[in-house]
Amino acid sequence: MGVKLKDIIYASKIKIEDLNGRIIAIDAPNTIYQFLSSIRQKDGTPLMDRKGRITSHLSGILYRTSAIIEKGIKVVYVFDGKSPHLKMETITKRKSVRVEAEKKWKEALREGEIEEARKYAVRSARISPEIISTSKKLLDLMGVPFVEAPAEGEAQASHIVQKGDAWAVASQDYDCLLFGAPRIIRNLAVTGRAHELELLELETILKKLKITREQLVDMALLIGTDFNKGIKGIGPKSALKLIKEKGNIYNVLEDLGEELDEEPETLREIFLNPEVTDDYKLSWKSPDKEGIIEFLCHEHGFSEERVRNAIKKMQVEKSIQKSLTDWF
DNA sequence: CAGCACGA
DNA sequence: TCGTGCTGG
Repeated sequence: MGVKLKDIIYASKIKIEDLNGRIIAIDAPNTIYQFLSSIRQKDGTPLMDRKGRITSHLSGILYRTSAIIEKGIKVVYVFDGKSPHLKMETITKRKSVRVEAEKKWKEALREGEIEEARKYAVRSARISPEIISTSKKLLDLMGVPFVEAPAEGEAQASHIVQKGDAWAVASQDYDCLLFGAPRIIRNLAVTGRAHELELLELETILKKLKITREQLVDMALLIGTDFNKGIKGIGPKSALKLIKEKGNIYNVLEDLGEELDEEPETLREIFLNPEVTDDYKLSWKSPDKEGIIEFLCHEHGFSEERVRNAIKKMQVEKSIQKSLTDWF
């Protein structure tokens, strides 16, 4: 879920065309999770192949990525490595929420309550190792690079943008701001039916709030993150007020007579000095057309016509260049 | 979520 | 040509 900063964060609306020619680092777990939650039937059943293996993520990755590429945008997917120990509590909690949701989903299905069923199905979505490995396999076949983070994917994606190897991170979460990503794109989609694309710029946000990145991290720790609980009753607005008044989290905690469940300095380090790597290279290849057909259509039962159309979109850049060359 | 067919 | 609603796997 990430830190709840929505209420105080300034975002500007952009168009997908504004990203033409740019490189976007996609927060892979975040995006795959959304595909798994939303690409479902009305009763919440995910897309599955003949053998009952989930394919929602493959559908999402193929169609969205090809549509993005068609817009002249280059993408790199960034996956998680090991989770920091302090995240264990969050992970355990999420698991129990999923298990509970799955029970209620099955229950609603038995009762024939379709809408209720879907609601719980969405909450039961889980990224299994198979989902990760099949996602990576598809990206390889598509010629789209991916980076495996040593730890948090969001930290690595933010690092890639900070280095200038990508223009922005695409994620729904605000955590990348804490990790120092200069730009975040929210709602990255091509046929934006529900939400418009949002651009979050770290510098602009800090200027507007009149705080430093360190203070933003301190605010997040008061509100609560994936790595700590935060102080009960403190949301984004009071966190901002308190940090601006007192300057840093130590003064705020002293003033309130409260403590965090971990040393603030340990928690700060997770965001301000995260474990990342420079050991990656980004190269885009042309899609392995027959490989994709074999994998998606023969192995997982996708429609060959639809898949071929998607592959065509990925080759559009070349065909435009080619036709221009032919013309001149 | 995105593709696609269909109707305004 | 665009919006809407069903289907995909």
